[in-house]
Amino acid sequence: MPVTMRDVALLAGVSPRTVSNVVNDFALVAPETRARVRRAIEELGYRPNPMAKSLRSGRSGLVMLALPDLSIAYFAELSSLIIAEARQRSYTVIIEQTDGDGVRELELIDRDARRAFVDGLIFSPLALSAEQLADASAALPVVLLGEHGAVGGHDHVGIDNVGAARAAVEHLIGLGRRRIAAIGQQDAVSSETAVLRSAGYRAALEAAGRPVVPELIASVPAYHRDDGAAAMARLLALDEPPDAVFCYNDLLAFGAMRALAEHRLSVPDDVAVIGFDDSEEGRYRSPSLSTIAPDKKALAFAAMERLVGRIDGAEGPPTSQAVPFHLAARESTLGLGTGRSPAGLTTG
Amino acid sequence: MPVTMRDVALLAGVSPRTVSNVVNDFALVAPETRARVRRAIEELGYRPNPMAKSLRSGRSGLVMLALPDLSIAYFAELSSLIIAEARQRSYTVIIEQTDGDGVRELELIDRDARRAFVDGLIFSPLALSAEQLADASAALPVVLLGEHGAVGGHDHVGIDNVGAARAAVEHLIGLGRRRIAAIGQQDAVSSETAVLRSAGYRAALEAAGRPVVPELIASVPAYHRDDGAAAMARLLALDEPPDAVFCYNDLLAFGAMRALAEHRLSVPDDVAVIGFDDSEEGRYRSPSLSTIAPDKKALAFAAMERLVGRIDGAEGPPTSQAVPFHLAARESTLGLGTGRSPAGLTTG
DNA sequence: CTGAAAGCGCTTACAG
DNA sequence: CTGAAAGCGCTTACAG
Repeated sequence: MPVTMRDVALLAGVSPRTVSNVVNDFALVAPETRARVRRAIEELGYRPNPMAKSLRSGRSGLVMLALPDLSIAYFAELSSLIIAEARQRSYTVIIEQTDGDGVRELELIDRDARRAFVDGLIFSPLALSAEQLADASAALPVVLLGEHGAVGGHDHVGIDNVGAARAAVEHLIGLGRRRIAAIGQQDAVSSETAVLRSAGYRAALEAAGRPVVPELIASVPAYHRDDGAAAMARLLALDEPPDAVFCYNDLLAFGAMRALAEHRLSVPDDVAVIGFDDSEEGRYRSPSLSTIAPDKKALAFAAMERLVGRIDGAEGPPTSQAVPFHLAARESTLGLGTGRSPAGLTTG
Repeated sequence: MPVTMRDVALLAGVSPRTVSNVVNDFALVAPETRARVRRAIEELGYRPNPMAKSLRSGRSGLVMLALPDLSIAYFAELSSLIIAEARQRSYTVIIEQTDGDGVRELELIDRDARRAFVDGLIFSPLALSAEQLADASAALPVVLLGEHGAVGGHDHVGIDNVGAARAAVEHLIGLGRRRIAAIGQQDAVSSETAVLRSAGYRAALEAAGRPVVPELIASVPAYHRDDGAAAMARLLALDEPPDAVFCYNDLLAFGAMRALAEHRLSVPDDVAVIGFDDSEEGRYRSPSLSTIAPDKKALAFAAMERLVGRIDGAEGPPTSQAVPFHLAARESTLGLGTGRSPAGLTTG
């Protein structure tokens, strides 16, 4: 039998009301009464039952974070920051993985989230279209992460994807690269990420008066390392292979770099590579990976800030907030021995 | 006002008892009654309140996973598998990060876990000693992950650390390496990982009749990439630098490889490198990283199996289960162009 | 096969 | 400053 508030009340000779007041640091409790209650709590080893508290208060202090796959470094790093941020605010985080499966994503947003008694949901959709997201009303506060805007009445936090992609490609153009490929287009699935980053890629080329060459845009079924490697291999088999490649995420870039190494090609001498996400892995490769670095900490902060605001009853129309990003230019575009190494060692 | 079971009962003209029976697929409910209740549920859009259910049943369906840091690939990959495994069993996972902070670890095990109304805890301690773990009785089922055995009455799942470390070093010896260094010793903090892997390192050398050279054992404050890079730099500054290095995890190895690259040294020609964990990152580097590969899926399965068993009331003394591991020999020890590439491309 | 009733362990207007 | 009482929304012996 667990010790209940009633037991404490009995021992301390007060009502449960007073025990509750002491436990929650409420109101004015007479110092002497407080001390007596404290002693009773201590003596009995009383622990409040959080479920009863949640049932009564209607708050669980839990938020759900739904994302494609935790084994992808970008999501792992983001989750780490969101959990830390949640902790600051006395929230606890449940993580669910969707594997980028649309059916699962729908289930999550309009069934599981309710079921798991969470107070709110931070959701990074992959397969769902804006329309589907708009239809899925979750009946609880939702903050969308990623490429969609504030659709379906949900708040949104992300970065300027088109602008970031454009910056990446302009970096390659600025380095004098002539045939700039892109890896990350998605044909089979609807992918907002692919659409926006391709738009940025095209915008950069067009602004520079360069042609957009369809054969240089490599499609991938997903955004994993092996997809990047396979796509790079295809690009290298072209009559005129590229001398630079913009990968829509870091994993694709790692795969591409691996494929280049297997072809005995040098990065960046033969092919410059730039990624997107700034996962820590890229900073410690040789060559280190140039990439678009979203401010993940700002992302985590903004998402929790918005979500907690809504949980606490904030009114107003859905907002879409863009956090900053910057271009991290490293060896995979600039060349070896560029500046200080990420390891903090001076380069030989 | 949320729709309650009572509302459904009223509309369907039955008692809450019957609604509960229908919702939970219980007992024998007359087909006709069932249909009527179903219709009422549909019409009102009724959703059971999980908190009330949990309060009543004493089960939340939540398990907590406490680990040092989700942004470390090994923990992210393991978490991903544990979440998937939990989902199979209709459990949901809360993740807490300890940052390897002993105080936080203690808090978690004997306070937060209770507070978060979880049914059980999977805990990967970093700073706590066996004694501290033994003292911290969590009052809820706990499965320990990692290097400690089944201490403090908790079940345990892990791999044979000494054997695995020994296998790694024997691999290097078998390749004819003469001066084999180790990176991962910990002087400042008590680290069971360091103790066990150092023991395996020594055992392998002694079994081969080799001396254990203290200056070749590099200590690190933590197990991150930069620690590995700094330690490698120190080893390279020795009068007689090593021709091989066993790193106690993959991150240290990545840092070491980065430092070697900055010193214009070749892996494995100048220095062979082997890690521990088999994170996916290592398979796509060039050279790819040789490493000890614990069977993470088996780890996730065994941990959940044990935990759910205890939650369901399994009796018996605490168990300590070792899951298999294998040595993944790749380019960082064998040399480039070894066998099939991890990217599935034939090496040129 | 189904109902009336108690109770899981809290919180919180309502009194005083 | 504190008590008596109702109630959060379920589940579950106890009856019938």
